[in-house]
Amino acid sequence: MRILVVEDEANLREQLASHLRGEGYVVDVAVDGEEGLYYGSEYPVDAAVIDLGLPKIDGVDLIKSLRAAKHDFPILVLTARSHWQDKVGGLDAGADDYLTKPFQMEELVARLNALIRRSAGHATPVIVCAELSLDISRKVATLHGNLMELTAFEYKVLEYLMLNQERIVSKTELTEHLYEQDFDRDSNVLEVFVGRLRKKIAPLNLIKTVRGQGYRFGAASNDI
Amino acid sequence: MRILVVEDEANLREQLASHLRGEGYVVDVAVDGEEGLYYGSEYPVDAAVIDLGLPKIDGVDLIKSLRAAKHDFPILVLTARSHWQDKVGGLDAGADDYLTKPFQMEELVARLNALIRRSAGHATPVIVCAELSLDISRKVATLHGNLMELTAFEYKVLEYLMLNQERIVSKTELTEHLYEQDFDRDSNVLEVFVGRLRKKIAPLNLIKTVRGQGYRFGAASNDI
DNA sequence: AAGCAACTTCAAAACATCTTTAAAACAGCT
DNA sequence: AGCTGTTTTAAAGATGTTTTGAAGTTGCTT
Repeated sequence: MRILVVEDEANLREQLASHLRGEGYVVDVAVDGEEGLYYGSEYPVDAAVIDLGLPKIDGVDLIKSLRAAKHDFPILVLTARSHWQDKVGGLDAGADDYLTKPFQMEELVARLNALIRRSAGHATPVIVCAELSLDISRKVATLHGNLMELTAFEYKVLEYLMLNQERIVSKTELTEHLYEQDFDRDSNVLEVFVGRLRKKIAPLNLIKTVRGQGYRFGAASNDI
Repeated sequence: MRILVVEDEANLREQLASHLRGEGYVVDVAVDGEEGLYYGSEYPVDAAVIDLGLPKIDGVDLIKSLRAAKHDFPILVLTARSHWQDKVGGLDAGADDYLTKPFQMEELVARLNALIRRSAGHATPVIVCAELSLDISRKVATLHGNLMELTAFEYKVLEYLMLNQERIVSKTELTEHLYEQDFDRDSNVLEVFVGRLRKKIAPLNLIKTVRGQGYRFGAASNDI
């Protein structure tokens, strides 16, 4: 999953980026509102963390611009405790959740997770499809009730497919959301991972390939 | 374990901090309620000791703010004997225990210990897992009924893992709770300690490593 | 059947974790 | 304070796992 972090203070920015990367996210970092607007428009981010006190373009204006440009990824705003009233402006501008500084990283990660999940249209943290279920908050999958042994990347691919089930997801889309942007575009890693996932969830045939377009996850027997 | 001490009187504050450090705790010190709220939100503290008579933000208000911000670590309040009625306000605000000044440091340590243990979900001071048991109040571990020879740090790591058994504990979490905050983030000390612990409790395989995530203590055979 | 897209397999590269060692820091003693 | 034994830490190399690149195979589609 791809997260945009917009934070002017270098210290917190680095902390956010490194912690989120540690959690397995792909992270784009912007130091001000202008850069934030650029990245938010250019890359397919899944969620954004935006500090409200920003130079050049204010956090609230950044959010308004992003929403005006029809970017509807979830936004979590950060506010200083002394300016807690700002959160209202942020939420009014189109943010989805807020956190007052200081905060703990686990809290931020938990909220981001929930935002991403809900924006994909899932109310609960457990997605079930046939005998396979995925617990987004715990980052584990169970098959027939038994925990699956998935590597970090296998999990990420499965999560993306299940969050977007019944929809065709192209290989390009997968790479954009799961890899940093300098990824070799004609690698076949994803095919390898899809192959491994299929083997692990066999005999269930939940990952269908739509030739020339991508993959579609789901139990539906006939094509869409 | 990480303790937050909020006390305005310099003398008592220093005494508390140095005594708790001597007991092996990591200690954050705040001189008033404002600082207390900041540290309580910023750092993953395991328990707090809060004096009720504080400048800026009153002790009771500090507790209310912490609880309002969903911080649920146990809180022990200190009250002057002449104001012993204050304890009611503290407990009502969300504190878990109280001590009237003056008090014995041993008493404070014993109560803190009990609070931390109970907040981790253990009603009794002895945690048993297979042939290994840990006596939190006496700070000793026994293996097959024999006392284990653990160094101070080996004990701390084992205690943290056992208090949080069956849950994945990341190396970051361990360092945050067992070291002062300026700890070198890419040191491998914890791996060394885990290795030593494993050797000492062999052949029991109670400390499992979850690649990319951390360690999980417990007897469960299959993953959580 | 040719051409292309996707699949499979395998081994190399990258990475995380573990082990070992020795130096540094510390605690207890005189 | 200085010595001594212990504990903690840093560093480097070994091990094991995951991810990636590459080559060959399969199988759809025209």
